Amino acid sequence: MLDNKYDYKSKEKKWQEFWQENNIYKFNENCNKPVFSIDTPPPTVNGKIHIGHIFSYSQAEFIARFKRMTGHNVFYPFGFDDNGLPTELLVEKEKNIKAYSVTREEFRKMCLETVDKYEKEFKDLFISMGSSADWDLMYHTVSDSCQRTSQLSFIDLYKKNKVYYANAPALWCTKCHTAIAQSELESEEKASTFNYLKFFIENSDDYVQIATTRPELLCACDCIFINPKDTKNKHLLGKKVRVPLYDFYVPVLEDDKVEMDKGTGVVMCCTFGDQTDTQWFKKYNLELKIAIDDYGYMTDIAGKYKGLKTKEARSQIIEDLKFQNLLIRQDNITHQVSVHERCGTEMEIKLKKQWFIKTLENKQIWLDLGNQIDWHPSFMKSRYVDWVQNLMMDWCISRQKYFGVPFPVWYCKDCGEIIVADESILPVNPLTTSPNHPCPKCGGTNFEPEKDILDTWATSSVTPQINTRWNVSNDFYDKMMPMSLRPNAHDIIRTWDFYTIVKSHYHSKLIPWKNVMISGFVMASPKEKLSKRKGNAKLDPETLISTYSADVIRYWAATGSLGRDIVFNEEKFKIGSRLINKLYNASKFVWLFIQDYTPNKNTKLLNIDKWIISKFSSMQEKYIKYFENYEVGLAMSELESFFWNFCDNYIELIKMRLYNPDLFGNDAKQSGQYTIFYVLLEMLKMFSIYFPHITEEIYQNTYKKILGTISIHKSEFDKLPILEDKALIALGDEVCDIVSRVRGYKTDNKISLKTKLTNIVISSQNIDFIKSCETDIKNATCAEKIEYKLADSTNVEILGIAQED
RNA sequence: GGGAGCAUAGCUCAGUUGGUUAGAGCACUUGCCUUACAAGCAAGGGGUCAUAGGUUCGAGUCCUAUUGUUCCCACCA
Repeated sequence: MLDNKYDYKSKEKKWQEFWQENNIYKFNENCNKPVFSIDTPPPTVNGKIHIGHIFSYSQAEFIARFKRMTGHNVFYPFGFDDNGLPTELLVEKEKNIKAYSVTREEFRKMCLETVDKYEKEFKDLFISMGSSADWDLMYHTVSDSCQRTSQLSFIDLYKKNKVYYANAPALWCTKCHTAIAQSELESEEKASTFNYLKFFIENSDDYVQIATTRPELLCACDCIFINPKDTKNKHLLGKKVRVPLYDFYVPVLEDDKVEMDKGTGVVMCCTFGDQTDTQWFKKYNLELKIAIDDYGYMTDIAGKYKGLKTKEARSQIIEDLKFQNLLIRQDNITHQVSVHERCGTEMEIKLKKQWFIKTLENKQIWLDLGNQIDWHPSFMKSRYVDWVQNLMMDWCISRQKYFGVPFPVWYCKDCGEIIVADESILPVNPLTTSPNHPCPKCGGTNFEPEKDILDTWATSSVTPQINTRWNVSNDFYDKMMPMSLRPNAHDIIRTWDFYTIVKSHYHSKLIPWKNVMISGFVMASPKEKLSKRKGNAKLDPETLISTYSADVIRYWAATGSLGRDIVFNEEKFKIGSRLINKLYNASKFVWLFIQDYTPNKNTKLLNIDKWIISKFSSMQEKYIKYFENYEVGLAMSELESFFWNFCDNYIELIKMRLYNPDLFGNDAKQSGQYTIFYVLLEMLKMFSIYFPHITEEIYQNTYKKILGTISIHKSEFDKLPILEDKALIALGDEVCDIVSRVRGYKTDNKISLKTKLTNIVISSQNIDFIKSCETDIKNATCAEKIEYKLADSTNVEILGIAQED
């Protein structure tokens, strides 16, 4: 029997342990049910799990449970992304050190300790949320097996000529001192000044005005450009101009990339101020002049400004320009600046040897592959399409960092040949291991190891390959690819989704998954993201779980529409708590009447019982349809409103029949018993997706002894015998309307609902059906006598009220 | 500058391919301890569906424009 009150604090933990011990969610490799596989996002180990993670992961978890309940063999692994820059930054902060201040090995040890600690916390948290992931399938990206897969992926691309090593302009973060990829940039609005400078024309007292926000790059100026259509400045072509302060001369060239209405219509080209500069650098074979070093300080060519930070140099240069009367005017502006997403530092461009994966040459393929995947919601595909269309650079995967997957690469010291490791020795760290053969080109045996590590996305982009055992068990890989579903939030479409599509195509010419499910963000207020920096992320999951229970948090995670951001609102937790409480009480009530009941499928049903079953079937159909479109929230609200109707109308109508079979007959009782038995059972299964704990508690103490299945989470949805019947639904709804009118009469007249009515008259078009429910109507309204009138519209007249005692 | 989402009751949101009088929950008002549940039940008030046109017998729903708002991308001369 069920306890009088549900104590979530003890019960949730109890059932979590029960599921683990009994392998309730374990993937069964030898099962002929259709497989549904989920490429779960491995959370980045860079801090605590916040409520936004819980929101997003819960939505995917609902899908896993739904698929199990609808006959699928669910493959639901979980992983952690614990290598690369984000983890390094966490460790540096937590240990209060800099990675370069200790040896690589020491640092690596600290990283491993830290990620171990965090991963344990992460896993416990997801378990305490009732996650149904199969923890036997857990992976973490810094493990040997993941490193092997990641290095194999690199080698496969190398052999297929999809990755190249080149001295090419790459985005550079001076704070993290590493190359980064385009996808790691963020825009930030910054205040700046537009400085109008005098560039004197050679052998002339005349000058040309050039506006720039970055005067500190004057020393790296190669030339100035005008637009070929610019008649006003045409006369400058072929001449040279003097760079202010530095007094060297640069040529005037023309290029149609110059926008005549921007600034003065004349632009200086430096190596490198922006992306356009890199294009001109290549196109006109300009000289490389490096003004800023790897750490963001001015170099030798900056002359007296050498050693200053770029911003300090800028303000001093502006002062000097003013002093020398070379500054015409300054306009204050705000503009969007690209910064590194991890640290907010303004991006620079550096020319260095780096490894790149080819993405630009296959834009059309990426778009075609995007079209082969179903995006939920569909409009989120446009984020992917926009990203692919706007790609400017190949994917730079070299990181000048310490903790991550090493490149399986050496360079021959004698001839410079690139040596890629044999697959047999993977995973390999080239810093500690040498190639197992001499240089194939010159036979040399002296090697320079590649010190850089791979971009963390280079590894996380092979999670489908990790999950489906690519090059470990190729049978399994062939069977499981493409995976069924990739769930993630919209911020990583351009990274995780895009890169994974690129890799799967290059490796196997496959899309990685058939569906992508995109969840929204949790906002602190309509305009404010939850963020640790702003201190509004104090709603930590552990506190919420102990205050409200995991089931209630899951309820909250199910509110809202797929893909849309939601504003954190504690009201939802209260509503969820009420719903769960009601579900428990309703189950207790139902089981007052079915504990000694043996289900009999041949029970003859009364009309009102048929009505609620039909209404149930109609709701179930919508619920399933919503789930098939990944609309977990809309599915729940269908179920939720049906459930309240079931409690407040149906149970109220029939409860007297159940209490008093001596008055209303055993058949009437059995019809009710049959109905509540099956409708509650199916509702519990449907609720179990959102509330795995309380539904298990109810199931274990009630249905289990009859049905036998070890856990409610091992059951599947069943259809009830009466499918949706719109006419029947309308008739039953009319009965509810009649009862509601009588209740309204009592409320208006301020009398108790249990006050007896001596006589009421019901007008309706459907007298026959209503008469067939007379017993239930009398019980719900406390009417002693009912008269009927055939009429076009429904109405109830109250003719007599019994005197109260 | 390009793209996407959103705009429905005080608040949070439903509203399927156009089809009677636009729904729910919260909040609010009133009443009720009813043999599951007062963490409950019942009833009620509250909306020119952002604005302006258009298509249609009929528009919250479709089309066009506008406004507001959020997000993504580009813009760093």
